[in-house]
Amino acid sequence: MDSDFIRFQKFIERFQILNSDDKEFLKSSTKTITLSKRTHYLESGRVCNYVGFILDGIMRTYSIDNNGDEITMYFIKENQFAVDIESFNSRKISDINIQAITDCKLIQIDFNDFEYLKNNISSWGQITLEITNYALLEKLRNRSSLVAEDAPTRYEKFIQEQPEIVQRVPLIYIASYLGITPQSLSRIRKSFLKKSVINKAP
Amino acid sequence: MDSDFIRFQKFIERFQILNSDDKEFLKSSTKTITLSKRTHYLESGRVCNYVGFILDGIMRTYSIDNNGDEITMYFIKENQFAVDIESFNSRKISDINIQAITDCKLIQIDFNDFEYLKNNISSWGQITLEITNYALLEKLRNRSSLVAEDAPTRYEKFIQEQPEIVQRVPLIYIASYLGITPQSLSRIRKSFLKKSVINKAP
DNA sequence: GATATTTTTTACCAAATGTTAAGGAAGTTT
DNA sequence: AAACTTCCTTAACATTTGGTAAAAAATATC
Repeated sequence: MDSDFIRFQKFIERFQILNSDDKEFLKSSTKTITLSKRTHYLESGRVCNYVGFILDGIMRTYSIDNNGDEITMYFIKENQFAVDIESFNSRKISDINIQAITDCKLIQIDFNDFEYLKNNISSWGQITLEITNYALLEKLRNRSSLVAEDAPTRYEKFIQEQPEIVQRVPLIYIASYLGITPQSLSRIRKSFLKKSVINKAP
Repeated sequence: MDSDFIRFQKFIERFQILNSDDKEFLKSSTKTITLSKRTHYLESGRVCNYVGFILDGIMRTYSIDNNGDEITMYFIKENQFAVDIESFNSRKISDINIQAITDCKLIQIDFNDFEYLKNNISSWGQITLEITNYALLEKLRNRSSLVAEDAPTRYEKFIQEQPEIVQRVPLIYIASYLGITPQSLSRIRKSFLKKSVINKAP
């Protein structure tokens, strides 16, 4: 659909204005795809060949630790990118997984088209660098503040910083992001509930 | 000293070649400074007005949590940058602190000179973006892998990923980075010692 | 609508980590 | 050299979190 591309274009233009030829060209290089809940967009062990711009839905990136447990690294949602930048740029196999948590709609550019864009849109390199930067800063900001707190504080901060995610994502993934078991998170939520009941009492 | 600048220049040229005018210009915009152990390079509540390139020494960035405790976000060492990018770019006050852990020597550019460089070296924007990107990816990679593990595993991974830091930084800062108390870290180190003794027995 | 599947909650016990307190080693300053 | 910081370790006890198991609740699938 045309409006899909327009949303993507608007995002891009926050960083740099493209001329109409560039826009046409960019448009012809993208396609819209859908992913249903719980399916994978990227699996570790493969090279990341696509950049996906999320139009609708929430995804997560996760890796597998030495015990075989999944570790959710971060959540991505509308107007963010689904890609393993390091694998995409270096052409090496990825060690992360990207999975749709809800049904998702993405705009996608594959690696070859992306190279073509680099060579044919003079500001493309600059645009993508700025976008990458922006995304990395966002992720780092969210992450660093979490490590050293205890679990209830991590959860509280997460609610403040990413309230939308809490509403839209199953708790098991949030627990995995916070580095605790779903059982622990359930316990923490229960104790929060009690507190808020006490606070709201007359 | 001249060799100070040359080390900085070599780092820069990994990203983009500068012509000799640009180099001269860059050189005239930098100065070398020293910081003694435990002094602050940036304090929260102030705008970050400098970019420092570390020639010698190790620094850390930390923030203060709601309990008033320090949380070490990451360590930076030789060939890395001491700067709060967000504050430097946006000119807003910073909420992080940057502190020398060992005695440090830095090459420094102030904000005005940096703007001047942007306007007078055509590739400067590109260079700084690439450097920022590189640094952010490194930090994010180190961080995400730590959150969900238990403390002994976090310490083990830290030793593998940043062995130099372990040698050169007091344990209290490492504990703060790993999100545990110095007492816990001491306990963990002790149990590691026992293990390695057992493993090395005939 | 009945049946799977996924997600959330509860409970009990074990293990890990924090808290508090204190002492000693190593390095700095006076 | 003495006094002062800073850093590291140890210990006892309290608290938090994990592991295991199971059931209830919510969703998805047929």
